[in-house]
Amino acid sequence: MTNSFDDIPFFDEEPDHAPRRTPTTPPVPPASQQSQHATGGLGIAARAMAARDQHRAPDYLSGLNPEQREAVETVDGPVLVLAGAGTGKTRVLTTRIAHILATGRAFPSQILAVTFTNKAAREMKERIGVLVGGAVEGMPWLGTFHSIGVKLLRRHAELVGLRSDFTILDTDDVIRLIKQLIQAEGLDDKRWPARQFAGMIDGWKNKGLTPKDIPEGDARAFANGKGRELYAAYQARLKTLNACDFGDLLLHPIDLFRRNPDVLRDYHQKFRYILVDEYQDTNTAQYMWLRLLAQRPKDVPQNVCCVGDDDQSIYGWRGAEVDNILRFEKDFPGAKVIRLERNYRSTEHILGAAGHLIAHNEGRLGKTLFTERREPDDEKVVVHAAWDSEEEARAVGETIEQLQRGDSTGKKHNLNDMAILVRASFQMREFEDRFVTLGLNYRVIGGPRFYERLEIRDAMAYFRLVCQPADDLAFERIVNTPKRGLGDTTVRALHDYARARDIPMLAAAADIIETDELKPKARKALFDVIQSFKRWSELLENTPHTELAEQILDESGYTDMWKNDKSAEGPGRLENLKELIRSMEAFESLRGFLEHVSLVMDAEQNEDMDAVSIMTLHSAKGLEFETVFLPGWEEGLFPHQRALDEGGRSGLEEERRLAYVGLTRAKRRCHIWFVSNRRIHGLWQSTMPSRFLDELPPAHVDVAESESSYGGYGRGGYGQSRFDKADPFANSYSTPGWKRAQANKTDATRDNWGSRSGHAVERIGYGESGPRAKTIDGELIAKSVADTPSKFAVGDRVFHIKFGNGNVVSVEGNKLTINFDRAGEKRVLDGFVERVG
DNA sequence: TGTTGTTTCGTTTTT
DNA sequence: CGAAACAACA
Repeated sequence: MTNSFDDIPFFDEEPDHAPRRTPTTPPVPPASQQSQHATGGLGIAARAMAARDQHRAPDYLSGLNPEQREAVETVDGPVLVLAGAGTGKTRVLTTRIAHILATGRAFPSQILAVTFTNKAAREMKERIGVLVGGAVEGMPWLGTFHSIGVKLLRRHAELVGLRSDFTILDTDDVIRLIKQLIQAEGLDDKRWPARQFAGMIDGWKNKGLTPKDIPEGDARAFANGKGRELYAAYQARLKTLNACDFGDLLLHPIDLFRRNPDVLRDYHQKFRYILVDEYQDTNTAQYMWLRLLAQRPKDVPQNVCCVGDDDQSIYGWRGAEVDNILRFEKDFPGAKVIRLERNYRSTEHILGAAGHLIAHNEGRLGKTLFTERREPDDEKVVVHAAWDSEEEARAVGETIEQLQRGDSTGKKHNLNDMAILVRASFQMREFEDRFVTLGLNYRVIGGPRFYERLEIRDAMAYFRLVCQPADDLAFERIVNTPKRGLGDTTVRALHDYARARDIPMLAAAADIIETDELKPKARKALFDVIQSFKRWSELLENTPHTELAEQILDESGYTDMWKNDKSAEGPGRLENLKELIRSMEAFESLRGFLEHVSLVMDAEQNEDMDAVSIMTLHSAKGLEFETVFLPGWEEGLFPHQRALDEGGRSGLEEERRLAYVGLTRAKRRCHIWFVSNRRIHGLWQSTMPSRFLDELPPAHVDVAESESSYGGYGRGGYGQSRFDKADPFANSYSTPGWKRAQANKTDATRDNWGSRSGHAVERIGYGESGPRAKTIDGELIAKSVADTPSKFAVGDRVFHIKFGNGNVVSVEGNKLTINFDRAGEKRVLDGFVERVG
């Protein structure tokens, strides 16, 4: 992907009419872009059209099922493809593009195809390449919302008040910038954290709101009512910096289209076909962007195809609007809706479990996945109980080792085929610990990413400043890295001077060293920095960029800084810097590389090792594994308490969709776990099995016999579910769990389940307000006595419902340390214990 | 300026 | 409880 902006011609890539159905001279991409693929040197469209010219049905259509084929061939008019998990969504999308090209309906550059992640875009390019034989250099408008936004803005920057070489800021830059603004405003940056405000701005931008549009309440909620002013000041600052944040990459194009109907009209003509992947994840801004492009005047066809699955919408918390997909038919009257329900991934049991679970959600478009694959050894979904998370990890580790050695049929399983999907990342640690002691290979997906590392960001700041001397944020980042004696006071002086004159800081520095403003030492140091940058920017045009990059890092003393670093990280960081330089080789210029990095903040994982994957449920979306482990299915963790508190009913439904996503990742085997005790924020808490367990269909689920220490103690009449019994499904509909579910239903109609006014769900153990009954789903479970004197004293003999009998060792408010006869010393809430004897 | 103590906070994450 | 971010200090 070479996205350097200076080589993008404006509307001159192809004639602005559709290609003729029987072209005499097929368009051929420039020689430099032709692939080395065996199929030879013809362009994609040419190859695709060649395929069409043969009189049988084209190869790419064979092997599609009827629904898929319909989704591929219905190219004219608006289409919504509801593609369930594992139904061949990507295949439809890519084949559809191949079909459009093959039938000569459009040139590659006349197709707008939008994805959410770079990974998805990459995969689509590859797969289209396979279909039409060769790399897809000819599809310039296949990419993420953001990368396409950048492309639009580079072309039309001046129409939204930017220069076309604008910088894209990452979250780190944004936070530092906001912090400066908050301080400049004379506000306390402890009371008003920049991070939080950055989050608010992000939220507003997701909704397409500019400073004048934000609700009064929001504006007042931050910085003593200065929220709106601060937001406006931030935007103004971005403008003077000639910079965009991620949100702007969506908002500016919207602004551009609204204010320049002629430009919009050009794009209407240009994009003959529009495709959108993961439509359920679009936020309001993306939706507005898309509508501007897709809703055409009557005389231009609306060939828009959105693909998504409302049941897999799990990003509501970051602004995604499921409504967008639910509303498609209204937005595009006459839209054809095609359902893909034939699943090629999972066993009947897994689909049955997932389908039954998700059926508990309301407001779905409604799909039922089915499979024709049925094998005698298909395993049901298995639910396991464990005493605590340590045992959970131990048991999962054992199961993995068993599979590795060979399952009941003697088949040996690869670790690569197994994944542990957790709700929250803190759960990962226990598994990592366990796997380390077992010597089991694992890989964590989704941790801190390559380009987010300190040394990479520093290096990038150097490169940015060389390419873009006005990049003040980059300047401030590295001016004193490595240490040059240019501390706060110097930087502050530079900053003030630059702001007063409205010039970049690097220029300000050049001015200021001519004066006696600074102490000689600082002046000398600054002089050296300026000289260096001057030198580097002169080399920019004629030196190979990897060479220049190395030179910059060496001459600035940055590599030496890490060589002299005595901490354990030093060598690793140097290695990362080398890796950074290596990855630059694939690009034509430093500029091109910077553009890539600002948008594509991911790096590939090493796939060659056989290892169990550990990741969150969110990052598992789109993946599949032979065997999936789903630990932590407990109330409060999954569904997460906070989702319930803040999202109410819809929050619960999103959690349920997350469970659905988890289940549908599994191809053959799915093991769910819950524990009865979990340490949360250092405190032991008794936990209840997740309500989602009660929502699984008995017919497709087995409950594992208590395999170890679980189950010794009774559950004391509350917190029960059918999973407490050896045979929980014996009479499913009279168990406490089911009754509780019934109770919920009546609750739900009564208080609308979690409106802000308060509902029956509260967190245990955070009682700051007075003593009151803490309940989950209306059942009494504990009393918090945070600010009443504890009724326990050191030495008391007490009984805990999970840990049994013990002696109180110490008392701190409502927290007790108890030495249990069996479980040893634990910290517990006093609501869970009672005095005995 | 590097070290040490103190405070705060605790879900999910892409661009 | 434990990590991370920050403030105070030598």
